[in-house]
Amino acid sequence: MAGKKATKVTLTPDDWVKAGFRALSAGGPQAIKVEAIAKALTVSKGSFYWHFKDVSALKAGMLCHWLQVATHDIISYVADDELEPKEQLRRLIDIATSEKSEPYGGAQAEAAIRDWARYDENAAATLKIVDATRRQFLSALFEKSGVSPGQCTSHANILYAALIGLEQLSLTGVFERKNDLSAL
Amino acid sequence: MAGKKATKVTLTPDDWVKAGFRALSAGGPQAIKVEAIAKALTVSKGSFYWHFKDVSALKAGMLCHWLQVATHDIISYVADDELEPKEQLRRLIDIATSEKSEPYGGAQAEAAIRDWARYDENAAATLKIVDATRRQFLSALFEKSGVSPGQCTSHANILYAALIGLEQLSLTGVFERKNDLSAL
DNA sequence: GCGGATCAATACGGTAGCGTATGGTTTGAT
DNA sequence: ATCAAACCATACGCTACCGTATTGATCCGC
Repeated sequence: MAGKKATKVTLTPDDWVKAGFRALSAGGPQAIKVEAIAKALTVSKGSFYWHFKDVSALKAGMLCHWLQVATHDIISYVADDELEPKEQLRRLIDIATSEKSEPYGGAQAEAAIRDWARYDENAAATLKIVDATRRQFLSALFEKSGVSPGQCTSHANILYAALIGLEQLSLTGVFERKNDLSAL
Repeated sequence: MAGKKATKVTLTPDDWVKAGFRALSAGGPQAIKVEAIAKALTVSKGSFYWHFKDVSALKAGMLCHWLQVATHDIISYVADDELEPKEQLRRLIDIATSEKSEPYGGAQAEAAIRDWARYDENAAATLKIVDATRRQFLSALFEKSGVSPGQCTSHANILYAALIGLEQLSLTGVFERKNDLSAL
């Protein structure tokens, strides 16, 4: 009868990181507030300051974690050498234009981090790495698809930009992200 | 010798709106703070509360103003009936991919408002109108360019998304926005 | 030059959020 | 059972920001 791990009794730093992402997605960077997140975890801030030195530490942890899931994890999922490059591209677009749910993922979190990066050096540095990695990956994929080397970067940039733009626009509920991107 | 209008002696609500946009561009939505803006204008907050009821009023004024410049003004500049539709498109892309400087304009402000809209109902409503207007305009331009009616919306969406994505990416200094968008 | 209206400075109370301090409760090893 | 470490609650001081209240300065009609 005992559930997998009924109502956890004690928290880990990772729990706080996840909760931090939920707050970030819902309320943006300025919603990363100790007391608010503590309340969401139904504990007090006393708990937080046991696991972290301060909010900066939590933010650093969040960025570190996101750096992983936003590059390595996603790419390793798509980069299946068994698949044709073109098929990999399609798969990537599918993922990017679908609501990749909790945690960390989702257009909400992505966009919020992009916000964050505009006013925070550390977030900016992390995002820069992520963007660069993903564009490189895209470019390589285009190259493997037979696009002439001189145009791979440009193609990758445009596609990536379009994906980001769609991500942004999808948040205001303007339209669904099922648009035909095969033109690229 | 007297300069055009040396060191203005008294402030107008519009001055506060402009200053608000500078703050918004530099520090994001959460940087719209009375005391900070007042300091930037080298006055005290006492001045602010003379011209505005509260910060909400300033924000409303900012959104109202932005609604104008972000739709009407820009479109009326591009929509020159003397020009070929394709030339209008090119002109629009030029504008969108160049640093349209102060005030209100600039990728900074645009992106900041996009942030803002994610956590504020009023900003979201304004942005929705702006996005819709611009996409309609784009779609119409495609139609006049000879694109088949069924594809105009899709084309407009993709181009608009790409422009927004480039806008976002240009902020992190990843690459310049001089990419060739003629593929669309 | 007087007096009201316009505009701004200063001082105040209130709230929210951070980080600390201190004490309480649970857990596990012996 | 006991003790120490791990974990959390509560209370506190501090700062930043909001909005108000009060007073001070400046301009203009007459």
